[in-house]
Amino acid sequence: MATKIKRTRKRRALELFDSTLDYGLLSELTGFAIKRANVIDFASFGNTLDDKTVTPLRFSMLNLIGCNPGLQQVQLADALGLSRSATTVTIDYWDERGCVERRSDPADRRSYGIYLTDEGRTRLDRIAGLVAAHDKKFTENLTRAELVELRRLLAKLYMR
Amino acid sequence: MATKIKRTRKRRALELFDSTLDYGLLSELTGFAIKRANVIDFASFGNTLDDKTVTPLRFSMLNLIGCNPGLQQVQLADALGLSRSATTVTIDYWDERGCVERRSDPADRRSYGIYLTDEGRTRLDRIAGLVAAHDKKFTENLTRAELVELRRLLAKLYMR
DNA sequence: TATTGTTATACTCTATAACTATA
DNA sequence: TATAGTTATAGAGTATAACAATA
Repeated sequence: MATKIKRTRKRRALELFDSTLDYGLLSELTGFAIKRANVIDFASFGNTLDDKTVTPLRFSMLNLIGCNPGLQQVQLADALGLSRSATTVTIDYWDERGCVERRSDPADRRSYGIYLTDEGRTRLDRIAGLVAAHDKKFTENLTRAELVELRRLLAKLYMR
Repeated sequence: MATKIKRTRKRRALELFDSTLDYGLLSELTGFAIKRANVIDFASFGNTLDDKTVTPLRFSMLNLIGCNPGLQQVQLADALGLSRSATTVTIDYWDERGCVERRSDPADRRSYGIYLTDEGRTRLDRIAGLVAAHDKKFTENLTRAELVELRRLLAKLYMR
């Protein structure tokens, strides 16, 4: 009997460009090649964690809070390139799960300092281990030297 | 007087990592570096076109239809890594604007062949020119050799 | 007046599931 | 039974605008 292959998101991502179609301009765009790498990375990110609601963005936020305790929400927004409202909902996500807390700042009562709770620290440490392993797997086809070169070239794209 | 700088999406994207914050694990992740490049690319994509509703995904779809007239929706879905439902709504977008048409396939009345209209061809040609220029600008900091190398390294990430 | 944060609202992207028509 | 396409629904990501509290 023919095996039924489930068309998961990851499978779809990997099959991109596997066909015999003409991609025209798309195949020449570096932006599209980067997007494609990003799609593959994010698709397998989900399989790394048991809780599918922990997305790359949410992880990034928790990680940043863990590394820089006490930042204001505007600072977190700037650091991740988010609007204030997007930042609010992302922090809400972790707040609702008891992983971060908003402490009022007595010196400026408009703002809060954002801190990890003990629960948040435990969660972050666990997730970070899985994410690091995921990224290692993602880049396993590249040698150490190639990886360094890739990072250098990507960095040149940001320079303005 | 101090100039008020509007915090556009593109500006936010470019400022990522400009701060003195500790990004911890994030700064070591190749996946994050790729995401960042992708964010910058997409943020400026919007500024390239006057019609902000023409997104990278929608452009990709129109381009693919233009290069491969008569494909079924399932084939377009596979080619872009989309679910059938996501494909439907993306084609709907162009259909509503008179740029593509669904022609019933007499040989298999469940499916359609998707084709560009004259209007779609005109639009595609115009947009493609802008997108090509956008990608050239995006990669302007890299030499020709560096660009080739970047594409080679990205391709290694997809290999499985 | 300007800034911090929240809420309301909206649009894009994307999926799964249920459904219709057809194979 | 399986496949092509649509529709309903939902969650994630993201923005702008309006608002309250505070500076």
